[in-house]
Amino acid sequence: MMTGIASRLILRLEHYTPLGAEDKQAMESVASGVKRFDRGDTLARPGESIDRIFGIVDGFACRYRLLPDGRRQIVAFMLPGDLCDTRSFHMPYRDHTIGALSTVDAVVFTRDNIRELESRSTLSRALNRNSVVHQCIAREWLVNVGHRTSFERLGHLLCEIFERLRIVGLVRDHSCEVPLTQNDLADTLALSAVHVNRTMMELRRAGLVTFHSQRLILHDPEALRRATAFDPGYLLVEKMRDAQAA
Amino acid sequence: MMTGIASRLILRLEHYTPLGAEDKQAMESVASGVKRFDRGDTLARPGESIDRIFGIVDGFACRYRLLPDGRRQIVAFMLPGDLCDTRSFHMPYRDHTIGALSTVDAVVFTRDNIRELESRSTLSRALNRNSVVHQCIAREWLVNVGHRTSFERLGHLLCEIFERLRIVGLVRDHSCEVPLTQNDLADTLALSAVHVNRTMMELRRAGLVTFHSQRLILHDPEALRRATAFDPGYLLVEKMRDAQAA
DNA sequence: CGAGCCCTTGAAACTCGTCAATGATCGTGG
DNA sequence: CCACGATCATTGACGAGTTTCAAGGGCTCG
Repeated sequence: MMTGIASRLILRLEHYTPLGAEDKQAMESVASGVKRFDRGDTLARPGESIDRIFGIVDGFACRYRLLPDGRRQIVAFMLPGDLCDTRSFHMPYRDHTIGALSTVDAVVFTRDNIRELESRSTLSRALNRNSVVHQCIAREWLVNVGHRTSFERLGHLLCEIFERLRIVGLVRDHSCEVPLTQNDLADTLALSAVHVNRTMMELRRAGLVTFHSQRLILHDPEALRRATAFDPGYLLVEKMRDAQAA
Repeated sequence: MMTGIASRLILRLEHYTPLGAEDKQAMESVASGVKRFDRGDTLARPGESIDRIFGIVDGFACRYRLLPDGRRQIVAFMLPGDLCDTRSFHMPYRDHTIGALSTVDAVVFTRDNIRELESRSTLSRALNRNSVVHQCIAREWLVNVGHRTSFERLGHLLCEIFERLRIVGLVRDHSCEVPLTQNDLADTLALSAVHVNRTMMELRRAGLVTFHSQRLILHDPEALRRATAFDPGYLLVEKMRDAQAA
């Protein structure tokens, strides 16, 4: 059942629209090879032209921008099952870096690969919705960094990660593997690593979160959601099924 | 020359790819009616299904999210010449509000309108690039809010507004009309209105910016760019022309 | 002329960043 | 097998940047 290389990507796309057997077949046949990267490796550099995009099979990657003073802002996570926005091909050059935050297994799609997939109307719809979800997440992150307290900010992000992993079957017993350092979280949330640490302990003391040796446990997901104003709606997991539309 | 309703939208799209006379004709014929909104009016509400998108002919609008405590985060500006991301049609429902920040004249495009325009390959490319630019801007905003000082943050945003207005011919003599209050800027930059005020005075005292009664003047745009680390690259104004690609 | 919105300014409180130092864990090579 | 260095988590003290509260002034519009 979960055998093919692209199975996790397929699992994800199926949350957006039901896929037929031929669609899945097309995904598998296009996703022929998996590339492995180590933590710290760069998958794509700014300035490069964009001739391929990635599907994350396993591990955590991210998009980030480096500032002149050396600090970095992570602008998006790429989690298992995530597929890059296919519209990236319309960028004349890349404006950010894609880096591996852990060991990462990624499938590479060329422009032609995607064209082929998009020729199937169902897959095309799924890919478009995938792009839209990434956009919604980006908006949510701006709200998060801009207007929430550090407590809400961190909790909210952990909820999001948890939910995104849950969708692709990587959560068991309120727990999942999250290979992020507190430094990574700091660069994401625009906080200092020290403050992420303190905030993490607040979450722990509140009995909401345990995060130790890459294992994230949400002891009471519902309570954490309430405490951090997390509404999973923006991940568009459920709503999609009802929606008609082209 | 600048007579048609859609001329400003066309001007903008031409920065992404050269348009033929027929393309422009198609834009004009589709953009038949202009709707006027007053400051404070809502153009679109969260929760609504998305059956139309807007092109801004005149005035400032924005996308924003309201938080439970009543604060708002503006997540995008819609300036004269701006066209909504056409991919919005793939969202099952809207996750944010679109509001008018000044008197706004907007053209409404239906799903069919856009399909018609996208049937022309050149226009389709221009619209895709338009979407990509909005994405780049969103990333830049996250960096701005996350990792820059208030001085850089405000200056950077003013640079962006200035540049975006320049592209559509609304800048003369280092000056343009910007109908934003300091409150609007605060909600955009995730600062308090008080601090925007103080920061604005810093910019003024530095001889870089004058902003009074909706008139923005950049006395030395180049110096302001240097001071605020503004690199207009992400607006993709120049690079687009060279790029081939589908 | 008053109401309302916007800009401005000051003072006090607080969140968060920086600096610095200590442990804990882990992989590696001697 | 242990020592070492590297990376990561943790903690305390202090200071800088920002928010909040409060109040006053200018402007426009009815």
